[in-house]
Amino acid sequence: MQASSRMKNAKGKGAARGSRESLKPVDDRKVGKRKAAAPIDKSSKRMTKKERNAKKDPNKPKRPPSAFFVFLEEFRKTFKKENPNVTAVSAVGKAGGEKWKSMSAAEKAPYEAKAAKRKDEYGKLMNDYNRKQESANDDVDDESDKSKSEVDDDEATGEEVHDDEEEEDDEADEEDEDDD
DNA sequence: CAAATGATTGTTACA
DNA sequence: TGTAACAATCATTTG
Repeated sequence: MQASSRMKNAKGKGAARGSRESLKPVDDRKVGKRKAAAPIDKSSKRMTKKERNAKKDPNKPKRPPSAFFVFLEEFRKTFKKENPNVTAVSAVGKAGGEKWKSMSAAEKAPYEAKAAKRKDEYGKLMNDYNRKQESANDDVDDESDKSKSEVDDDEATGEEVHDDEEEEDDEADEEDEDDD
């Protein structure tokens, strides 16, 4: 029964997603195995994480967590706290997903707000990351006018200290329609 | 010993 | 437009 955990999940899940697949055909791709299901070409960088490992990009910013992930982070603690016996990532994932759908838009609002913020920072990181890539190009053939492309190193370079954003409970500008 | 997997949904980037 | 892949987490698993 060594393969009990993995194998059963792989199969069982396939059918579980059925509900969503109705809404969107995309869901048909079974999240369980989203790895190189149909590698168009090796040229495509989008491979599995390990494959990506070959190309270590320490500067490459990771994708910002979606609202669901933000909620999950908190949910994980709670879930584990009430279920100290359960520590499987899949357990929290399922439970979190279920609850997530159970939540109202208003409740997801704060999470989405945070996710939006993450996205904003992600954009900045990308700006910085792009610049690095340019620098990484040491064997440049012609960088003469290219240097002009460099933006003024104001604050976008890195340390941008804008701690004035104090949105915590202030995001309650959402129209409160009585949920049930 | 170390890397990978599994599961959730959302988001992102490319063809 | 659509699809494929990845984002965190961490016990369990495989090599």
